[in-house]
Amino acid sequence: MAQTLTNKEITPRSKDYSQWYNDIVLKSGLADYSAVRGCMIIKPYGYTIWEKMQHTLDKMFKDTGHVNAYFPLFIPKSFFSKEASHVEGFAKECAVVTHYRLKLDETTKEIVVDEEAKLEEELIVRPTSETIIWNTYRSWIQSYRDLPLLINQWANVVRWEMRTRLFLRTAEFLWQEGHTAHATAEEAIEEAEKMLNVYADFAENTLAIPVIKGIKTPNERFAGAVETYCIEALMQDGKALQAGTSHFLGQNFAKAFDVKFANKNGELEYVWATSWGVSTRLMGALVMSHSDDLGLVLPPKIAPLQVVIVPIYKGLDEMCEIKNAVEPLIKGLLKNNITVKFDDDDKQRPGWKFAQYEMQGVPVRIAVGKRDLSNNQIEVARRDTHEKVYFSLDNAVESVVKLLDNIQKNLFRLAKERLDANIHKVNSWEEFKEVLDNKGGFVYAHWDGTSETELKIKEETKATIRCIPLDNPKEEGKCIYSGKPSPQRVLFARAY
RNA sequence: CGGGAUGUAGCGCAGAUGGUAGCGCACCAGGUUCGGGACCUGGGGGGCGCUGGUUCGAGUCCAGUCAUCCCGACCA
Repeated sequence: MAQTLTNKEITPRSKDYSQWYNDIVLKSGLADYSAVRGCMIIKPYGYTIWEKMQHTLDKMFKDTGHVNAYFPLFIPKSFFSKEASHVEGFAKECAVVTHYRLKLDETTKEIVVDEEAKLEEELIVRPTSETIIWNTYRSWIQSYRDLPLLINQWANVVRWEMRTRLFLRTAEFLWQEGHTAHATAEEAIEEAEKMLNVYADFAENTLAIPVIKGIKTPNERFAGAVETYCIEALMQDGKALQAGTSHFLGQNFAKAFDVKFANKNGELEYVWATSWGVSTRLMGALVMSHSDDLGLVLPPKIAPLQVVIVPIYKGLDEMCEIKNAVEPLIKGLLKNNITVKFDDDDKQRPGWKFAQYEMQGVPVRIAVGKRDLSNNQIEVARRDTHEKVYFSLDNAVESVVKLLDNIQKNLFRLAKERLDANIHKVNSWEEFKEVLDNKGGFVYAHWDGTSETELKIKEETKATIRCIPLDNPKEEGKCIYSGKPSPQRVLFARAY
């Protein structure tokens, strides 16, 4: 896709982080603002990355026994309100359909809502699908033989947020939501934890984003869940980002929608549930984790284009000569399932192309000119470190394959080091505030376990408890805020 | 919903004291170029978010309105 980028300067991260983020998203061609408030247009380049995420995740879901299905966009208001804490959690951000027809106003000649076409019952545009899915599951589940029911849905959802940000919080976003039903609590919990691990695996090994696995405090729990598991990532500005969640829903939705099954003894029991999801927010996490002041930086495993070859030539003859020389390299890379492009566009000059591909985050750029041919070499520039090296043409395929693997690992390593370096253990309230203001990142501190304390800390510092890490060691201590006894430290941070 | 800012060409912007729109990039044509965002020459394109005022005359002044962005409040 030919896409011309203009005004390519990116605001430096150090100057204005928000602006830097917006610049990367807009100028690398990932997304754009739309005419609709809080919604965004995902452009072809960005969508390709999302598709790669989808394909990888979808395979992981299928490998763990799940299948895909699709449920309606509209949810009757009555369904929505059946689970009390669920409706309470989402009520403030719902788009509601009230009418089904427009008409021409004869006096003003304007199209207006036809008041006569008012719906008997309003429809909620799904902010999440638990209710409509559990209403359906009632008729799908009768016996323990119908369980477990392991279904995933790829869909869009709408949450009418007050303030939006490209990818991180948009009014409409794309996601997948898994909804499973189980015969026992243990099995459901196991499922929730399994899917959390799938997410963590995906984030770390495909997106090269290190995450912390943990559980949410009751305060931060999903509306309607008994336990919320999450993966938390750290962005380059020191703010945390929730990258995925997996919920153990207990029997809350089964009870609300009367979903029972007959166990082996013929007794009726309520079903146990989970739900889990990741969204296009991961796109934002990807941008914020790796990119630099030259533009997007993509891990090879998710990059739509992994290798680009830019010929440097005078005249058609030279171009053909170069093309012939790199032909084996291209074929070899394709054989290794690496996406490669030979950019023979003679309307742009090499320097322009270099800048363009850097902006788009292409992991490896190869330049080949007459000088290289006479040395039987290629010039290879890696996007992550900006280093340039020369590879012999003879074993260029292996070298590039190895380099791509190297870049993937390096991006993860850098992000992991940044994460590890930004988990600050603190023992006093003063230190807590000082670290938040000057260093950012996660603050690992004692908390007395009460919602009151959690909320007060949030009020005073804007920091929330991101999670209680899954493998958190028990450690006696005193809450940094209240001074009351605390059995363990938890992770605080300011978050997106 | 508060605070700040901005709406002028596809994009980014300039247009003091009001006089009938301009610059850079992009685009089109031709030529020279091609190892880090090329250069020269010649072109095409907008009536200034919207609605009313004031005025002989309004991107420019006044009033209203809409939209967007940033910072808050809100938010798996």
